[in-house]
Amino acid sequence: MILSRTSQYAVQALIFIATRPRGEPVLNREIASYLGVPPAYLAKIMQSLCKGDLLYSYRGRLGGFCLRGGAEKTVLMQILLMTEGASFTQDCVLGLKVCSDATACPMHKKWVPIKQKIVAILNDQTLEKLARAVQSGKYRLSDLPATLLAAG
Amino acid sequence: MILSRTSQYAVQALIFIATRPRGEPVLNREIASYLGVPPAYLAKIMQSLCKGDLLYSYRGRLGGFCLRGGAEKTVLMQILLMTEGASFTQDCVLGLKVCSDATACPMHKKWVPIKQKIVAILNDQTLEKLARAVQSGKYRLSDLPATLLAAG
DNA sequence: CTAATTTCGGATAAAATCCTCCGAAACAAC
DNA sequence: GTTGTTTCGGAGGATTTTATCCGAAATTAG
Repeated sequence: MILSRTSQYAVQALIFIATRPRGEPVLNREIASYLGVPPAYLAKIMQSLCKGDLLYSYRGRLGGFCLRGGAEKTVLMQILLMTEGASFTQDCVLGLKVCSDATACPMHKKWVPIKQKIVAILNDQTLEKLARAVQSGKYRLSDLPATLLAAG
Repeated sequence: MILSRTSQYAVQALIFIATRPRGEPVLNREIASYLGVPPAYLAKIMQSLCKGDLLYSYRGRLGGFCLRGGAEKTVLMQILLMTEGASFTQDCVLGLKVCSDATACPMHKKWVPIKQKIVAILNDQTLEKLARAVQSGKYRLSDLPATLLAAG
């Protein structure tokens, strides 16, 4: 629920890159294989993240993708606004085109605090933070068992 | 976000029926026109709600749809489990196939309380409650301006 | 320069979701 | 019975999302 596959891949990939030494380009192929996601599709998403100024890309040998300067401070919300569209977290739960405090659906009042919590958390989680959590070994980015990851 | 169109239509339709006098069948056509949703598509959704034992259906003249006995006490969660699937509210935010306290994605810990809030609210909102909110005039189910609704 | 590697960009395919159409069955009124 | 209305069920179309493919451009190494 909540996030499209595209968004999930984007966030996963960015966190993964953030776990790697800064300035060393990471191959799309490597990211895709680590995360267990379709490489050709991920490549498209990486492209859009470049256009969104979150990544640098380099072609040819020694090519790959790097976090843009300061991008470790990027917060999940920024990424999702890019991948989900600007109205993310602004849409009515029941699908009404207009649903504000003034003219609301019957769920509005109950839903607003939840939305706020979600936005708050998405604005609090930086790539840096999330990458550290993964590096600590307490949290995972991938579904693959460790044995396959080592081989991959 | 969060809810598919199908779910939104289903919830809207059920709330609408709950605002009408109990036992008087409501026409699919009437619901669709009130909500401003595609009638043929809504008809399919109504069918599945019948199979899900939330509605009775009657064919022919004087036909239409009625809430099944006790269905006013139906809570949003029940409806959404039907329309979104059983794993609704159980999926990992980042899309991992397995993400539990034991083996979690880096968002897991932050996300769990939100999930719980969502589940709590969805389990608290009955059709009866929501229908009353609409009947009070303080909340709306439809996007159409009142003038069109009167004419419709 | 040539060869190898990698992203870029556009076209296309596959799958899921959203939506429509139509004949048949059920039912009410006459 | 006949007619008109409504849901039912199956088939199919349209759109969006997800995913693949391929040639071209950029870059590095020899």
